[in-house]
Amino acid sequence: MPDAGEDVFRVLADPTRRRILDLLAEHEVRTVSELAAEFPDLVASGISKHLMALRAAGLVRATREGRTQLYRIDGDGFARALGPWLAKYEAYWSRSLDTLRTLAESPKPD
Amino acid sequence: MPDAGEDVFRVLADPTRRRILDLLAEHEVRTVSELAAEFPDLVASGISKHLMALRAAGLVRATREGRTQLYRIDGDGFARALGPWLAKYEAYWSRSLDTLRTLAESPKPD
DNA sequence: AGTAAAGTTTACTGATTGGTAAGGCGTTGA
DNA sequence: TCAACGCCTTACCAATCAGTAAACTTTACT
Repeated sequence: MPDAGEDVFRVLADPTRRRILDLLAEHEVRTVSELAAEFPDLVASGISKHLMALRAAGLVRATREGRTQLYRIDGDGFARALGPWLAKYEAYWSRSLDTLRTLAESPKPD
Repeated sequence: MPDAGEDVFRVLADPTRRRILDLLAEHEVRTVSELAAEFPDLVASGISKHLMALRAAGLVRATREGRTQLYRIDGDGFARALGPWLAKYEAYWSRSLDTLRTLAESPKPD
């Protein structure tokens, strides 16, 4: 049974894609070049493919601005893609989410 | 070190593993045979490998009961593995989590 | 026009990995 | 002790996938 769009978890499985999401969460809006600059070991087309995957999963959306694409996190798509699954397992992670948010700095981030 | 998890998202990327989690969320405790019975197209050792992956990610834990292994969801491990990431993106999915829980099963037009 | 910049698409390749089959290990019961 | 059971491990194969390079598209600049 297909959930919303692509397989979100498969898309999230890649560290580079998660890092892209991190950058978008930090900066709200980034161009492809700006994102690509954060990955010196990767070639631009690779980033593009990752962005396509994130877009297909509904996690980000892009708007043209001249010849640049402005990427940002798609809040609605994010919730649509992850919400049902998160709701199903809410009992398992919500009970310690508060605790985790407080000590979110001490363990090494993802 | 008792690592706080393999790459959780990579583990969650597989539909079979997510289905196993679903079954454990439903039944609380299941043996390997019971789980394997839900996957007629898969061979038992395949299920075992999936369970190992879920265990390495900290999402499930197993206890021996005679010669059978009783698997269940590891609530703490679940929260440890997903909590930080969820906290980081809470703003994006929490705002519509309530709405989504109500229409969690409604079809999604493309 | 001509050219460069910003991204995307395509074709290809090496590394992961999900799957199977076979064998191993510990446990139960005859 | 021996055999069957329940599960895990290993070795291997086919499919997937992340990465690259090169060609292509669209917009901007001169």
